[in-house]
Amino acid sequence: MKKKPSLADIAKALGVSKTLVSMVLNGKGNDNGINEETQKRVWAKAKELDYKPNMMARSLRMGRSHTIGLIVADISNSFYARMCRAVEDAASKKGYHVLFGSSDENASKEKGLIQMLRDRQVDGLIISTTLGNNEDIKALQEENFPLVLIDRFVPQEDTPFVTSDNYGGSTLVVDHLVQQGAKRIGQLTISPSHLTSITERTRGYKDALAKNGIAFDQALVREIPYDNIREGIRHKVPLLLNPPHSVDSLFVVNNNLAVATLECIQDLGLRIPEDVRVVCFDDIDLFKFCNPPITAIAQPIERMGECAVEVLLDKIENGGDATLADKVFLETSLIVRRSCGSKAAK
Amino acid sequence: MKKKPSLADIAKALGVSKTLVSMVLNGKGNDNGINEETQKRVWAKAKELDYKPNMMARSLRMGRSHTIGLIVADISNSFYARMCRAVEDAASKKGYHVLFGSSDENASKEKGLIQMLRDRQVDGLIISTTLGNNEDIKALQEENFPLVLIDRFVPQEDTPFVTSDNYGGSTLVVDHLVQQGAKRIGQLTISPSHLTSITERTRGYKDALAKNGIAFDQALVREIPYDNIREGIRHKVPLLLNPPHSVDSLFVVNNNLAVATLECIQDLGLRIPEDVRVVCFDDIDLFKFCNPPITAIAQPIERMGECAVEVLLDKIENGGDATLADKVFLETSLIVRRSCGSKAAK
DNA sequence: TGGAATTGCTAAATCGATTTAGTAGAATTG
DNA sequence: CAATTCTACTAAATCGATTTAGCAATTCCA
Repeated sequence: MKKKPSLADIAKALGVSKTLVSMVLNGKGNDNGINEETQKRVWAKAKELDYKPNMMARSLRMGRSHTIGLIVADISNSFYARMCRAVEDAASKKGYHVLFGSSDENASKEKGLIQMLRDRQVDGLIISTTLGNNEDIKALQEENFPLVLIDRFVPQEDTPFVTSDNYGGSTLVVDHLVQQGAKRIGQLTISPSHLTSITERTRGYKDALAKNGIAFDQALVREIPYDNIREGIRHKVPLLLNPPHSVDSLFVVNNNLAVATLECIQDLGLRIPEDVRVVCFDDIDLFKFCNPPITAIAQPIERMGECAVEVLLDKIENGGDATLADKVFLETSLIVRRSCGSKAAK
Repeated sequence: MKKKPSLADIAKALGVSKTLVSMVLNGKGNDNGINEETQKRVWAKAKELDYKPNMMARSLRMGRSHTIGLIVADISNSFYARMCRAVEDAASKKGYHVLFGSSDENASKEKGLIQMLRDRQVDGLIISTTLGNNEDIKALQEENFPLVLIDRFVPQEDTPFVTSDNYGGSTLVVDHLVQQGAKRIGQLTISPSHLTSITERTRGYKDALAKNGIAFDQALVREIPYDNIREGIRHKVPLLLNPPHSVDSLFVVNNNLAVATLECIQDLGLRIPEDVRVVCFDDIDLFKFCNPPITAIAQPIERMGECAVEVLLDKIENGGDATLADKVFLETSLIVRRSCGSKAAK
């Protein structure tokens, strides 16, 4: 593995200084009154040697890495995978790279990732945090380190964020279920449940129930642990479906939960929507081929990633003078299919 | 955003040299005969100032970044998303970070990513390449730059790779279809089709047909362009289903294609498996809830990511003395469900 | 013709670490 | 007691870029 050419190599080959070479290659040749002829020679030699600047050196000197860090809660979840892609697309359009990590909903892994990404001098961070009102987020905040939360925010802190309108989406769900004749609507939520993506969905559920004249019953809300979804569902779904609760509808707050719920309902030999209606917060391609197709809330993931990058870069590049709104809620939409009994659905 | 403490700050505060501080913090204090007492003072001060080494500086000096680059063909595809997670998991266990990018099956984007990741001094690359017998791969190879291809390899070059046994998986598919009574088996492949992940699936299909005494018919193989799957499927699936070809089974070579195919079959008002059997190469959670559940080949993605990391780190850390096998085929398995008509399936 | 301005370029400092080569002073040895 | 060895530590070079300060030679102007 031979050594890559450096500025010094070009300079030596041409008998000029590193300064000159650096200026020319950074397009500052004219500003600094470098002879056209010399500039051409520099470019030619750079091409000849296939010179590529060493980003480590550059970042070290400039104190900027043109890299942002992205910490998602679970990269193997299609929701976050799409988010990664959206963030990467948006960032690369602006000339930034993305260092990513997956916290797997684990607070200490997330802390570790924050630390590691900062060690690598990322210019800013986008995090779908699993931490609550955490000191680590607060610390970044106080240090004025560029940070944008995505998907979930920390209500206690004044931290920039970009998220779906989880509250609004949930009211759409409940309204639709009620329209389809639902009377007893259960909710399956996931822990860690202090996350706003979840609390807002629960809040929307409660408020919409009230609006529709249905009394909220805490017993109809069940929380499934993130790291043991299958078992949790297998245990708790029957509790909701059987007397005394006998729910006629299930509002499932995320896609992994939904997959397990479908499996469970199938195993119980029940039919959707005849025996129980099902809606999921999060749309997946395959929902439309399920038996029956599953009604879901679609989140504007691509827009979310894009928007988070915009807000973050605004902070990175303009510091205190950042102008973009940095608390963003994006609209969701209800995709009506047959799992709630709608006749109109395809 | 206040400046972070450097080695020099600790040294100055303690009235010792940077050298000493560096040695102590790298655990080489004893080797270099640094006084226990002094070592304690250094550690204490480092903690007090919350010192974190600057990785840029360290990498610049050491010529190693402890970061690997991962280029996947499409991060929004769950197959590659899981691969990302697997690679990140394995890498972080070994103390490496992952810089990732998505080439979106676009050769020039892939070249760009290779360039950019190298600019960032990654220690090695894992690529699910979209390039064929490409000069860029060859160049890396010749330079002896640590590189492992994943999912797809370049047969013309002697490049390390880790992939599923695509050939073997395809024979499982065809054998199963024939067992279920298939006589005319169509194949839906995807372009770019020169990739080994695809060519091997086609080769397996052909050989297995022959083994089962069925004549291969090129007209039953249709290639769908990656960037326009929906249209491609909508146009070509009817051609296979209608006379004169009238296939009774479809072997779909990847998950995105499968989703579109299901959609198309649904729109045509046909039933699976009565009107046409369907198998997909790649398993997705939701296949088991489809109507009917879809038979698929499951690939050992996690093992694949893990293995690629092992092989790559072996090369990075041991250079020419790397000992691990660096051409790896991993076994796949057929998950039998009802889309091929099996009675035994759940 | 002498001072100022312009043109074209360079030396050296800097970022923050690691690493090589070496030194002062105490302890040990012959 | 002089020579040697240890102990505990340091100065300076280095990685590869950017940036500041400034210099030499030419041209311009009065």
